Amino acid sequence: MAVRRKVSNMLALAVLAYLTQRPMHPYELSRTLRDNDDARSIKFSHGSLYMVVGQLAKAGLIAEQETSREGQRPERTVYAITDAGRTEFREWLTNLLVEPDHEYPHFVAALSLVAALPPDEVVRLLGDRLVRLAAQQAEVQSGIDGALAAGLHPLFLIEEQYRLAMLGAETAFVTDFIEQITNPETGWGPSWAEFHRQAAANRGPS
Amino acid sequence: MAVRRKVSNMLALAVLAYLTQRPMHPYELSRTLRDNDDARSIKFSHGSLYMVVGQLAKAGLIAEQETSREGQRPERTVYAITDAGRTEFREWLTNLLVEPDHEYPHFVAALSLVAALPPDEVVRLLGDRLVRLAAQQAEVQSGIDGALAAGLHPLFLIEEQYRLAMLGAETAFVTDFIEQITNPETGWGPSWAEFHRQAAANRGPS
DNA sequence: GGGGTCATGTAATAGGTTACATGATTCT
DNA sequence: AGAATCATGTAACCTATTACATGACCCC
Repeated sequence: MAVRRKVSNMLALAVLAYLTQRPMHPYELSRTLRDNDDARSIKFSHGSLYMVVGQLAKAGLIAEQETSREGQRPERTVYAITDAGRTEFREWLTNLLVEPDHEYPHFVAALSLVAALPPDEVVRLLGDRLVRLAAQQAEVQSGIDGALAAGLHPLFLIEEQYRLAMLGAETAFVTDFIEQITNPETGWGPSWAEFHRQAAANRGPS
Repeated sequence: MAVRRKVSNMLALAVLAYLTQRPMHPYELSRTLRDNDDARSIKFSHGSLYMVVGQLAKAGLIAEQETSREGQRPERTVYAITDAGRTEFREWLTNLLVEPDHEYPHFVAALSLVAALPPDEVVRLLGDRLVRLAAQQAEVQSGIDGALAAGLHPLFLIEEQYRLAMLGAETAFVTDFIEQITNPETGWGPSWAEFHRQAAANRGPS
């Protein structure tokens, strides 16, 4: 069921979305993306945009419409979405909304190897993380508040709400994890520390 | 503060972790990774492992220790972690635990463009997502239960607990979002649908 | 003794990021 | 008039995924 798309970069999805509204040239896309702060949700750089536009054109999802020249500026190539592109866009977006896909956040990787550090240090580090999580939440929240105050419809901030929800959940998880380690009755701290000493000993004394 | 690492692929972190225990050759690493089900947390394929090992070696974080031959099998190159590697490993893992980094999940990208679909369809799709989220939660939970029953210490399942927490939070978020759209008093449905018709009209009738 | 899968890699290709280039405006 | 920034892209370089190779063991 996990369809293999000709162009899989999320930036391509955004490009299709904007070209659905009207034809644009790459720089205009770049500008629009920046203005809408899309970089918060979709990783992109100036360079990757041209790459993606090239890929989309090759795949027939967008087509070169005209090259115009304005003043002494370099030529600009305007692209329009094709019917195939429209179809691909709807199907792709639909699919992303329906299917939760397995991803690989850095924190998950770190957690899977966390036993390599001694428990007291981990507790300290996680405490530090809690502080930063709180800071991020505050920042996202204030971004939301600002945009709402400026009159933006909350629908266009839904991805920030999602972020906020995830930050909250992670905060709860980390708090919980710390408790698991440090609980005086049932905490993993002691056995973990023991296991850790063993491993260090196996590697030979430093 | 976001340090630029010589090798940034998470797979390299896992390699360093395992080589901290003892020297191994690439295939053995590959096998160990598979046995520990690390692929659930760290994306990797046979090919990328060799690449990463090459990068680590070039960066001086691991070093070729010997090449041995056993029976008629091809030669195997055994790698050992270096002091620089040990330092890098601790520092890197530490940093990952402390700093929540801004990532780009696919669902966030989809949410940021969701206004391009009509609200009733979005409600349908999100309902579908809820079903799949529940299925994934059940699957993760049963994996955890199985491993615990087999005697694994819960510390080594912490990343699965995290996943579970995130799936739960996403479920809550999606449920909430559906409610935001469909609430008969305050729902965004009508205004969204209206806005959507406008946009479609602007593109000209199909 | 022939067909899978294990073991062990290398090479070709595609995908993405960074650096480079260059004329046009705009600001001081 | 020189400095900064906008506008517009190309090219070089890394990274990562896929495909290709090939001998050994294991099962029927």
